[in-house]
Amino acid sequence: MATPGTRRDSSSRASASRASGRPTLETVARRAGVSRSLVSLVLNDSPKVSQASRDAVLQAMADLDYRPNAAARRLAERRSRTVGVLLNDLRQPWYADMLDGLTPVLYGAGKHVLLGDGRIDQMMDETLTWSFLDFGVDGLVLAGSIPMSEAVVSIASKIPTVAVGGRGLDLDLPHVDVLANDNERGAALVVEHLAGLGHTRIAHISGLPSVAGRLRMQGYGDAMRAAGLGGHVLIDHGDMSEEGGYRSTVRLLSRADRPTAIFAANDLTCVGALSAATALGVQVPAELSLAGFDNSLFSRLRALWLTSVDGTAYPMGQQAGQMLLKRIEQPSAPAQTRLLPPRLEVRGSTGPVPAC
Amino acid sequence: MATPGTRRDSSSRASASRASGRPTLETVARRAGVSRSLVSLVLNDSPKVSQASRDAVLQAMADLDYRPNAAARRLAERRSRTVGVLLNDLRQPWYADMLDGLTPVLYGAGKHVLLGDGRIDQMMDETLTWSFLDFGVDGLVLAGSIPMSEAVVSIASKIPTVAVGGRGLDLDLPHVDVLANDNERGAALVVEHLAGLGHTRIAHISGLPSVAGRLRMQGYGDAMRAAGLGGHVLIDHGDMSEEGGYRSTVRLLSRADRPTAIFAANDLTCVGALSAATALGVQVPAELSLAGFDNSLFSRLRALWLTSVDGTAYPMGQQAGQMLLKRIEQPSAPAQTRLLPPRLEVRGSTGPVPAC
DNA sequence: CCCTAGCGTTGGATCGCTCCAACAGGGTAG
DNA sequence: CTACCCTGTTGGAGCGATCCAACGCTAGGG
Repeated sequence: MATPGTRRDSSSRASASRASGRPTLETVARRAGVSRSLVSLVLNDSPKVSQASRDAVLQAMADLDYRPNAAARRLAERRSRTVGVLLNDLRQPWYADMLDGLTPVLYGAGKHVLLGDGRIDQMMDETLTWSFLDFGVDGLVLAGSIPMSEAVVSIASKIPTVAVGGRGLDLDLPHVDVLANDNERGAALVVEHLAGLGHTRIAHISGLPSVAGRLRMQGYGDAMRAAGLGGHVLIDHGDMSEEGGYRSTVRLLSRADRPTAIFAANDLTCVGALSAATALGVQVPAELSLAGFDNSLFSRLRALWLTSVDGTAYPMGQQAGQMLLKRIEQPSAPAQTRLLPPRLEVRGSTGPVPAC
Repeated sequence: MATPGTRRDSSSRASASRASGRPTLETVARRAGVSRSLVSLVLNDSPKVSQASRDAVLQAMADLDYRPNAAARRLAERRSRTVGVLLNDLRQPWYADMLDGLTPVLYGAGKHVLLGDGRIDQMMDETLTWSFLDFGVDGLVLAGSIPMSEAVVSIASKIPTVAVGGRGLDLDLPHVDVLANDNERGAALVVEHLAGLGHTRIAHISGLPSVAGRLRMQGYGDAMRAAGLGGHVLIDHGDMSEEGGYRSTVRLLSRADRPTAIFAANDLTCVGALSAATALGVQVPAELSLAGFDNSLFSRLRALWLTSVDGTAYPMGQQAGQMLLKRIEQPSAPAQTRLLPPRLEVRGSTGPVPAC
C-alpha cells in the first residue's frame, strides 16, 4: 500500500502470476514493457494505441499464449458478451436447424452462446434459468414452446429477450420480440395443395394443446372455408405423437364419409397416420393423401417420404439472432412480432383424389 | 483508504450499490447488520456461523431477492462450478438421452452445465472450445465422435475430461477417462440373435470411417467366426446414411448368394435397407431380416419397427457424470476406460430364416 | 517564449466475491 | 489473576480484467 510500483510487483503480483500457470494482463504487460492498461486497450482494439506498442503487445500475447480471463472481464464490464439460448427439447431436430442459423449471427457479433434445455430446467427446478441471470447474459433466446414459468417470465422482463419458433402470439411481455413460424399460413398451404389435387373431404388431426397446434388447426379451418369446403371441415384431436396419429386415423378411416386426405398437425402424427393406413390396407397416396408439418427428418426418409410444411428453421434462427442483437442495443424499443412464411415440400404421400 | 468503515461505506460502496439495481453482498450485509465476510460464509454454508446471524442473513437475502454474481464468484474462487459439455451433433437423439442422464448428476453436485455443439464449433473455428477454457470450466465432457482437433486435445490435457459415447479407444491422453458403448458386444448380440433364428448368410453394412462403425464391423466379424459362420462373412461399405444403406442393400440383394439377414451399422442405414427391400419387392422379415444399431426414434416408429441395439445412452450419461466428478477431485489419477454392455431390442424387422 | 491541444500512455480505483489472519469475548485450567 | 483455547466475527488483500482522470511529450498558435 505504502510501497510503490516495482517492489510490490516483485512480491504479490509476480508471485501470483508465477503460481498459476496462466498468464494475465500483468504478465503480458511486463513482457511487452508496457502497462496493464495499454494491454487492455490493445485487447479491445482501441484506435489510440501506437503501432509500435500494439505490435509489442500482440507479440507478447502470442509468446505467452495469453487468453483473457472471461470471469474478470465480465466483472469489470457490465455486460458478459454472452447470450443464453433456452431450448424446449433438444430432441427435436427443428432446434438444431434453428441453432445453425442463430449461432453464426451471434458469434459474428462477438457473443458467446450458452445453451440450456428447458426440459432439463423443469427437472432442475429452474436452476438453469436462474443461472443464466446470475451469469449475467446480455440476452436471451427462448426457443419453441417453453412453458412460461414464473422464473422465465421474470427474467425475460429483465433481460433483452427474443422468443422464436412454435411460440405463438400469446406471449405478451412489454419488451420481448416474437419471431414465429406462420403456422396458419402453413396449414393453408396444405389445404390449397390438396384442394388443387381435387380433394374435398380433407380431415385434420390436431395437435392441441400446444400453441402451434392450435394455430395450425385454425389455419386449416380458415383455408377450408376460403376454398369453399367449409362443409367438409373434420377435425380429430391428436396429441402430436405417433400413437395419437395412429388412433385418430383409424377413427377417421372407419367413418362412412371417409376423408380422401388427412392433414396432420406434425410429422410424427403423420407417420402414425401412415402406419394406420398401411395396417388397414389403405394405399397411400392412391386411396389416401397424407401431409405433415415440420419437414423433419422423418418426412425425408425415403421409406416414408411425406409431403410436409417446412418451418424454415434456419432462416428463423438467423433472424432471431439479428433481432436479439438489435434489442440488446435498444432494450426498451417497442416489442415487435414477425411471422415467417413457410414453404410446402411436396413428396410422395399426396396425390390426386381417387376416382370413385 | 485512510478512512475507516462507516465513512467509506457511505461514499463509494453505497453509491455503487444504489446505482445498479442488483443487490450485492455489501447490501445484504448492511441490511442484516453484519460484515460482508459473514454473508459470504452463510452463502457457502459454513458450520461456524451462529444460528442467529445465519437467520438474519438469510432473511436479508430473501428480502432483497439477492442472487450472487457468478462472475465475481468465479474470479475469487479458482473454480467455476461449471462443466462444459461438447456434443458432436445435437441432431442425434442419442445425445439428448445422454444429457438427460448426465445433467442431473452434475447439477446434484452443484455444477452448472454449459453446452456446446462440436459442429457449430468447427464452423466457428473452435471459438467455442476456447471460450470454455477462458470461462474456466472445472471439467469437460466430450460426447460422441468429436473430431480431435488441436484445440480440443490441448484443452483436454489441461482440464479434467471425460470422453463418452461413440468415441472409441483410440483416444490416448494421459488423464482422460473414456466411457464407451461396447460396440463390439452390441454387434455380437445381433449376430447371435440372427444365428439363433437360423440365419447363416448374415451380411453387414459397415459405417466407416467412424470409430464406432469400425468396432461394430469388428464385432460382427468376430461373432460370425465364433458362431462358426466365418465362411459367410459379407461386408458392404456404407456411410451411416440412409442413402448408403439403400445402395448397399441393392447390391447385397442382387447377389447370387443373397443374404437372408442384414445387420446395418446404424438405424439410419437400416431404414435405407428397408426402403431398398420394399422397392425390390422383398418382404421383411419373411424373406429378409434387418437389424440396426442405436435404438433411435426411427427404429421405434411403428411404421418401421426395427430390431436394434440400444446404446443405453441414459445410464452412460449418469456414469460419465460420476466419472467426471471423481476426476475433478483427483485430476491426476490414472486414466480409465469403461465399456457399458448394450442391450438388444427385438422388434418386427427380424424373424426366422425363410424355408427355402 | 509561454500556453494550449492532442496523442499515447499510465496508475489507481473499481467490479462483487472469497479467503485468511486477526480479533473480541467467554469459559476453563494453571 | 493470568494464560490459553475456542467460537464467531471482522477487515483487508487479493482474483484479473476495465475505465477514467491525469500525465509527459511534441507541435502549433499567439
